[in-house]
Amino acid sequence: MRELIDIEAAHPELITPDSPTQRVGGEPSDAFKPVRHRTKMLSLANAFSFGELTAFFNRISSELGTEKVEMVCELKIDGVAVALTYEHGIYTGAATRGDGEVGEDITANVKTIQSLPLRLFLGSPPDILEVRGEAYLSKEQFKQINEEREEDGQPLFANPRNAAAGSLRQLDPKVTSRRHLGLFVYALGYATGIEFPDQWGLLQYLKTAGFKINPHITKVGTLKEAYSFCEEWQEKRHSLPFEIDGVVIKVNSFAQQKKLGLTSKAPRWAIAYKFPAEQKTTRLIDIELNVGRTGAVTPTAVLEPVVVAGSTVGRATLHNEDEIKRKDIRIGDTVIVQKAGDVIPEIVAPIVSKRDGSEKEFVMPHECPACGGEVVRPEGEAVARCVNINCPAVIFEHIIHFASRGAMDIEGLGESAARQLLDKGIIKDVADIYYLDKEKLLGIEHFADKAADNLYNAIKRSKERPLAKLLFALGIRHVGSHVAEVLAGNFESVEKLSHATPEELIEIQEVGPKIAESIIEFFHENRNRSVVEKLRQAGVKMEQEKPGGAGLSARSFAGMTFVFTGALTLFTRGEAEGLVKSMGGKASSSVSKKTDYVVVGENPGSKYDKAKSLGVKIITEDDFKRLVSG
DNA sequence: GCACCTCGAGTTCA
DNA sequence: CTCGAGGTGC
Repeated sequence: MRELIDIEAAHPELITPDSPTQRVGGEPSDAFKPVRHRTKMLSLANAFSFGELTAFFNRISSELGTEKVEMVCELKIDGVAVALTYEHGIYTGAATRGDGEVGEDITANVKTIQSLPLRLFLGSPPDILEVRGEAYLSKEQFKQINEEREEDGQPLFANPRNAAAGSLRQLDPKVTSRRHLGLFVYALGYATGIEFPDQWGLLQYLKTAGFKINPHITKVGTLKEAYSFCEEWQEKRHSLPFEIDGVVIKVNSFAQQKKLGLTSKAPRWAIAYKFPAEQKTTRLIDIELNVGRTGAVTPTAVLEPVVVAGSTVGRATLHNEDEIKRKDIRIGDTVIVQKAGDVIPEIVAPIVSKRDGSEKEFVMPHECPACGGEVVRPEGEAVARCVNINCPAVIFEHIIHFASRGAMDIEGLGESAARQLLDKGIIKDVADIYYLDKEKLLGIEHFADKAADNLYNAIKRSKERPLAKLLFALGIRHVGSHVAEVLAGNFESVEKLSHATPEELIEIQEVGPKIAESIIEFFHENRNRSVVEKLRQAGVKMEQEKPGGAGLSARSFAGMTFVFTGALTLFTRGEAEGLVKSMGGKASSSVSKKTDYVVVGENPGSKYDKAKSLGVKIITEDDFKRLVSG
């Protein structure tokens, strides 16, 4: 490997990027760097029954105004979604799905996949082509890898998908190469200068271009045919050399797809029919209670450990008291367990016939399991909560939330550190975090010189987090990350927000009476006010600078007109237009000279061209988001 | 008033 | 991923 790179460095002209000797190599330093997808990588809505499939079909046919909807059925390979980029027909990059917007760079590892074309068989390839597909391991390879791992005493992979994911996360592409991953492509992420009539046509094009597409695809014209395909493969799945977990059904015509549109999570023109999950039975030994940061008391089932879908399950959430009643789950029951989405364990139902009478019904206690305080379940609500504002469990969870990544992002302040700081009485609330010095930090177990330094610096850095993060971190009920962003877009400081009236708050898009009340109540509470004051004293930034100069003011779009075009991914169209209105601007549907900004989403239409010809400012959705949130 | 989306909050295991 | 709940549009 070293030598290969050295040769390349010495004689770059001798090596073309698609040379067969170049499967293993690349820039290790780029590995796993974040990569922004050109268009969001969505997931799919699921159907678990014929009924749900029917509901999907009814919805699309009513929205399209016809029962005649041609659909494409494809097997749903149980692997890892990847995005592949080709520039002028040459493979230049690959990324994982990540959160859909930003994935990780796995260019070097994907390059080792033998069936990946390094150069496309196209006369005039598009300047940029991004295709999406599934990297997977055959059942055979999976077995072999696990056998080797067993011999080496390494932990086994639970299933081919985990093994495939693990293989793509290798720092050394040579390891990935030895795993012999397969690859099927099935979708277009982005392409310059080409258009297709439908999914079927796209698949044929991808095949011609040199990609592997899964051979088991079919075009159908009715719901019944689609369902037959699902049933057929549910039966035959075991005869395939790779694992599948369902069938994907897509509306074939791209014109119809466009008409149906997207939600922020998934296209509305496709659905994944999922085969029934693997189920096991085990005994429910006990029901434990957890107290969350809002005081919510959540019952969790403690199970006799059992292997389900490749991993051992020992606990499963039961959500709330009603859920337990509805399913009639009792302590001591034999229960059926499965994994929702193959990840989160779930109790499906008890096996009533196995009862011997010793089972006990669950009763939500009136006393908090953590502090003994009162547990109250308000009329009409599902969740029971500990109402003691001094409950140590609530305070602990609150601190964890405050320091978490989406909030103040204090690296090093995890469960163990928080627990010790609280137990030793060094901190009592989140504001005390900012009064810690190195000496106090050294008192924490496992915190030597360096760790204490790191944490101290992380705390210092967190004082500069944007207003939205701080508002989220405060833990105001009903104010999650999203609402916090909205609030930060409407108020320039904590101070201003704390003086807002209910009327002012309800004016804001996406803030209704409940959220307004919760905010008012939060700032009414003395203890909260003093925490905020302590944070301010410590130097935590409580306001945000307005974007200055010629740019827009984050507070006001007064007199400005916005037009949205293309599919938005960060907001729904309604939200985006609502935000503009709530900030005093106008959202219009057609572009004119008077339009101030055209915000382009995915696959922008003619409005984009018009804006260009009129010289109207064109901004991306990200730019728009920054404008809105300051 | 209802249906539909989102969001919030809690959660599992490796 | 789940459920429950808040907000919005018809």
